[in-house]
Parts: sequence; C-alpha cells; structure tokens
Amino acid sequence: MLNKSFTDLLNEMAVLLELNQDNVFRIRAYQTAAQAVAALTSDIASLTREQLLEVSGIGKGIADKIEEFVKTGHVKEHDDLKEKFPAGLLDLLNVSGLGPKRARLLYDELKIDSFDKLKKAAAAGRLQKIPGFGEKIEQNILKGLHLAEQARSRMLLWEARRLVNDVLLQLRGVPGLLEIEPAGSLRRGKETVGDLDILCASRNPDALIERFTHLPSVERVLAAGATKSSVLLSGGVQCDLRVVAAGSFGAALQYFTGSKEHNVALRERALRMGYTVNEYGLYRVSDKKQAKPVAGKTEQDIYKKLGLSFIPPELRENRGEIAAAEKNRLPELLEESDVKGCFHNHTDLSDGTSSLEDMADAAEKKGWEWYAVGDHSQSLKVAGGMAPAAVRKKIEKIRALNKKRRVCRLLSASEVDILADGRMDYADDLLAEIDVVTGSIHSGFHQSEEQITGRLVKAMENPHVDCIAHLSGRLLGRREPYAFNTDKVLQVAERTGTALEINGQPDRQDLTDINALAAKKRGIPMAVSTDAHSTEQLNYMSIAVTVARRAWLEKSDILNTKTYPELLEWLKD
DNA sequence: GCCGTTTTCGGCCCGACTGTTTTCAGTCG
Repeated sequence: MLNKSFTDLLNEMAVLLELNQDNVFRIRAYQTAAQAVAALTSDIASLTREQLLEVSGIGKGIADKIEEFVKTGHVKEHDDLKEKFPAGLLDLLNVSGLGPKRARLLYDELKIDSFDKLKKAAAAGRLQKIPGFGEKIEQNILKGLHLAEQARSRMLLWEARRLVNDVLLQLRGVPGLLEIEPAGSLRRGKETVGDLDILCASRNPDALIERFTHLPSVERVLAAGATKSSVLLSGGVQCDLRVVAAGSFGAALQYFTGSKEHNVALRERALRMGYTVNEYGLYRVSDKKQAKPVAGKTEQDIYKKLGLSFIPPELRENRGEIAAAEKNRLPELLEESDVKGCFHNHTDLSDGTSSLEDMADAAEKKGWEWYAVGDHSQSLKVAGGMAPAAVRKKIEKIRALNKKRRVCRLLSASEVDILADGRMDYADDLLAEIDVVTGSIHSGFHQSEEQITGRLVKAMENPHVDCIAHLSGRLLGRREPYAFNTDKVLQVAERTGTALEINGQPDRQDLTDINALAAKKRGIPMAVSTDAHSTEQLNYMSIAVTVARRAWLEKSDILNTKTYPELLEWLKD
C-alpha cells in the first residue's frame, strides 16, 4: 500500500513549497490532496487515472504525480525541492513561533539549518539583528526551541478526555460563565489529539481568562488576550481557551470544532448562498458591518440556515458529510446507549486483573443485557493463555452463574490466536463449544503481506470463528500495523460473514474509522469491543463507539445492539 | 493545483494575538 508514503510526500511537498514561497493556493491544493489520499481505502497503485480524477482534491497535476510515484517510487519535483533546502530546515518549522517565512530568512541571512545552529545564534543575540526580528521574537524562538526538543507527540483520545474534564471542572464555578464545551479534534473524536480546545460563553471573560491562566496545572502562559488564551499544562499539553458572548456560542463552537477542511467547505458553501460565516455568527454578505447575525446562538441554527441537517462533530472531516446533509441523508449514528453487550474482554483466568464474577457484575452495572466473558488462548503464554481443560471448566462455571442471574446473560468467549501458519490455537471441537470465538494475531508480525493476509483469510474461513479482533495489530505511537491486503481481507469477510471488531483500547482503536467505513460499504457486520482487562476498562466502550461514529456506522451495522435472542440467532448462523 | 448553481479563467475562509512597527506581517488555529 503506497497511500501512506504518498500522503507523507504530498505533505512534505506542501512544506517545501512554503519555504520556496510558492503560490499559497498551490500549497493548499497539496494539503487537500494529501487529505484525500489518506482517506482512500484502495491502494493508489490499483486505481486507474479516471478513478483518481474522480476523487475530489485530485486533479491532473496530482494524478500525474501519483502515476510517476507508482512507476518510479519518486516524484521529480519533490526531489528537486528537497535538493534546494537542507533537511534540517524542515525540522525548524516544528519550532513554535517559526514559520516558513522566518525560517527561510534565517537560512538566507545566517545559514541556519539545524536546531543546534539556531540555538547558538539566538543565544548570541544574532537573530534580533535581522530586519523584522527583535528581542521578543528571539526569546520566543528560544522558548519554542526548548519545547520542540522535548516535543510531545499527540496524546490518545482517552487521555485527552481525562485532561480536558479536569480543566472543565475547575472552570465551571467561575462567575459569569454561561456555557462551556470542549471543541477541536477531541470533540470530533479523533484517535489522537494534539492540543485541547475549550470554548466558553461568559458575561465576564476577564474572570475566566484570569482563572484559566492561574490553574494549578498551568506551567506557562503562552498568550492571554481579551477573548483568547493559550497555556501549557504540566506534561507539555497545550490548552486553548476562547470566550465569546452567548449569542455567538453556536457559531464559535462550530468554528472551533473544525475540522479545518470541513469549515473551509462550509464557508465556501455559505459564500455561494450569499452568507459569510465566522466564529461570531452567520451574516449576509450585504451586512458589511456584520450588525445582524442570521444565526449564531446554536450550531443547529447555522447548519439549518445553510440548508443542511445537523452534522455530528465526528463526521466533520469533509468526507462527503456536507453533500449528505444537503440531501438529508446523514446516517443515524450509533450511540453508546444502543450497546447491549461486549464480545471481547478478559478476566484474571488469563491476563486480566478482575475475576469473572466481578467482570460480569460490572457488565450488568453498565446496563448491558448480555456479556461474553473472554480470555486468551493457550499459545499466548505471556498473557496466561488458557489450556482446553481450563476453558471447559470455565464454560461450566458460566452455565452455573447464568442460572443465578436474571438481568445480564453470560456467554463464553475466547480470543483465540491465529497461529503463524493460519491454524487456530484450539481444535475445532473446542471452538464449537465456545459461544463467541474471536480470532486475533499476536505473533509473526514481521511476516510478508501474503502470509499475514493468508492467515486472516484462513481464520475467517473457519466456520467457528465469529469475529476478527484488532485487524491491523497497530499500537498507536508504538507499533505500526502489520502488512496485510485490506481489500482482500474485507472481500473474504463479506463472503464468509465474519464480523470485524472495532477495538476500544485507547492505543488500538482498530479497525480504524476509514477501514470500518470500507467494511460498512460491503455490509460486513462489526462489533464494538472494550478488550477490557479490568472492570474499569469496560468504559473503553465509549472509545469504540466514537470510532464507529467517525466511520458513519449506525445501530444496524453493529452486532452489540442485538438483544440476547437476536444475538443467539446470529451466532447460530 | 483544484474547481465550477456566476466561471474552463479567476477565484480560492476567517480572525486573534504578538511583535515590530506607526499600519502591518507572521504565525497559529
């Protein structure tokens, strides 16, 4: 699959073109194209020129470059640009306060092309001698340099939610506060979050900014204006606060939820309809002074005035949601309250930390109607995988427990390893006794694409395997997905009716939103799972549901929304 | 470089904050 490397190439082209001070719209076109390629599920190498040109954001120029890249592994213009600027110069753009213009100036004037040279020049006071630079900018660059060196990668959605809730709690009591809501990629439910955005409506913005910049967890104040402030929380997470009047809250929430691409498309639509939209409201273009907003108090009003049904934040990525909203054809997204149970989880019989009884109690407490209690299979020694005899004993225990339980019905489940040669880790007769069999890969990550695809296909063709867990095997920030042919695997899942899991572990989130959407298009059933290893981790269901929502999934796409009798019916099939 | 409910040419989203400057450029989101 060349898509990832080509996406990276397009993004790097955009940066290089910025340094080259190329046309800003050409630069934007490369960024848009990178987004478009990232959202494709088919390999760019497998698409015809006609198919490429159908993709919005890809025109003749980019299509040429795709063909060149597929054929030769290079793009000449990219190579030429890279030749022009030293590699270290690109790194410098990661320094906050240093954009393409200033970086270029530093390179032209002082031949600065590395963190090291930048640090020395700034410390010696040589930057402030450059026209347009001054003492403050020099100091800010030094600070930015320090931050970049201890650069924090994006945090996981789960962690971001925890951090933002902590800040919200401390701001809720500030006098004059009317509304407060997290925005940004966190509200859109992106798998990782760069920094935290919080939006408020208040009668007393000063008090809010004052409290915000003095929170105990604030390490440094980056900016503090009348309506906007940025701080660095301890641990290096940036948190931005915006304050608006109540009448603008909806417009501002829409604005700061993004995504940028969604907002650009929305504002272009607004202009075509004779409106202009900013964070304060929707205005007629003829209303030059923006005296009378047409909408602004709620997000719903903004979308309605633009002839659109309300677009849930998770869909705002400019992947066709505006066209769908126009035709009133948005999906009715899965809600966590639709979920009636979970397939994939563990107990202390393998590598979990809670007992079978405690897990079952916790599932019941979540209001679930059924719960398939799982554990690892025998090969996964590091996780205390269970031998066949232990599995049979566990099945007996579950049957006995079920006799005493009324509310949440228990089923037996197992996460069974797909071995290096594609066989399942238990014999078929045992698999037949287990209610829910989930197959997963925990070994042989470095096998070839053919081998791993073959293992997944063989597992799905086993009639006892109900579901495949964490399809790609990635761990966010730690492990790349193993090599497998997505199209082929989805094709076989469609044919065999094998379900695919959306794993809610914060560092997995696997299927990805893009693959889950591709699976939906083929009508493949999916399961949202917690993969819980303790009672608390059953709350990871919220993460799995968020991924499903980002993938446009509805109740009917998800097995967990089935009632207990419906579930038994599906398992029988 | 892309795109079309004005357009195949001429547009391309919008504003806050900061710092270096006396009206604006650069950066950021």
